[in-house]
Amino acid sequence: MFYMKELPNEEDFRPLVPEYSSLDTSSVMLFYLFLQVGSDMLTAFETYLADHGVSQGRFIVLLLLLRSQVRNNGSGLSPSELARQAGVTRATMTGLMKGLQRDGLIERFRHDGDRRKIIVRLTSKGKKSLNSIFPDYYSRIAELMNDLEDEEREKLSMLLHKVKNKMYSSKQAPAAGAQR
Amino acid sequence: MFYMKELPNEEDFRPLVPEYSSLDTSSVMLFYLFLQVGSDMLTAFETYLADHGVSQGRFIVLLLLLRSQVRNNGSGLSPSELARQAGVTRATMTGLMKGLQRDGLIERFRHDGDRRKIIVRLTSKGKKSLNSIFPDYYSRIAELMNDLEDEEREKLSMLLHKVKNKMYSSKQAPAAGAQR
DNA sequence: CCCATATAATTAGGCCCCATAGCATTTAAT
DNA sequence: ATTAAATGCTATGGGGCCTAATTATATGGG
Repeated sequence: MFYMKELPNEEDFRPLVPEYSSLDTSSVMLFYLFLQVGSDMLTAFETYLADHGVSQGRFIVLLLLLRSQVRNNGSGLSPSELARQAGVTRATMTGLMKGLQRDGLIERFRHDGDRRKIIVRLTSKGKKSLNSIFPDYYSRIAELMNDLEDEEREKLSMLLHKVKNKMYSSKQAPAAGAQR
Repeated sequence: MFYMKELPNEEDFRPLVPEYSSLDTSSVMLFYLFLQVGSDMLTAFETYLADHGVSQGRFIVLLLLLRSQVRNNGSGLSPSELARQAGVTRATMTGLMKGLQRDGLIERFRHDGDRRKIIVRLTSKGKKSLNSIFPDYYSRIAELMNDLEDEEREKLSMLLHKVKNKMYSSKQAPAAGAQR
């Protein structure tokens, strides 16, 4: 998380400006605001998910499995593939799956063709879990964005993409999370 | 973090739309995009900070101490106050300070008036550490926002505030991180 | 003046997420 | 056949957080 409840204001930066030539106050304030809103959003949804017995990490895995099911008619995914799509290492994925399997939300099967592989699938309990989460989850998200007009949503999306592209192309500040 | 390398597209949601009346595809896609960009930004800066020997959490503490120094002429802050400003529990703050003190970046003194209290201050090593981080840190942030015109920055800031306000006022999805 | 209550800081114990390194198994490539 | 690559797993460790309990210290009402 980011956390810093009171964001710094322009005055806080003023004494630093003469000292650091690279300091662009408006950039930094925007950056902090961005991170704060993102963190708070994430924390809020993490709290919500925790009430339903899943962590963010686990929720992502469930989402990925559901998506694969919808896309490929329930063929399931391998742990490697899940790790790749989630942007974590295979070892981390093993840990996540361990918990999910213990709680009965996923199942693991041997792959027929390639015996190194495992096939992971949602159990019916896993699907039920998602089903119990979704309605309220989606409704909260819709509520959150409710004050934005269609035009504003497009603008926001465009601006986010602009920052995103900058991040991925920059050699200065490579996004580690995006390059794994 | 958020991670989900490939964001879902409109097609992924299509089969869910008839099932969940609360699902507003454009909201959810915007939400995910937001979290993805925020997470990647955070991860990138976390990586950068780690190269300088501090974690996000520690960096925030150092920033708060520096700010207090600039604002109040070096009077320092108590752990409670730091915890409040950082949005974590006092116990968590104790842990953060433990590491920071071990590495010589902060000092702890007894408060004269109230002997329950501790006063935390940056050491000169702590200041030096920040000084070594800042130039490149600020320059990366400036670089990141470089593609945004002044007008776009204002727009983005406005939109972020809009979402932020919605979050804090909503009873549906309270931002736990913002209410500690 | 004393006690109940509140506040401050810390410790202990625990969970989750995540990473690296190393290993066994299996498959693929030359 | 031998080497290289991929897959999944375990072990180990760190960071960040939390709750609950503990120890000081302060404060206000009776």
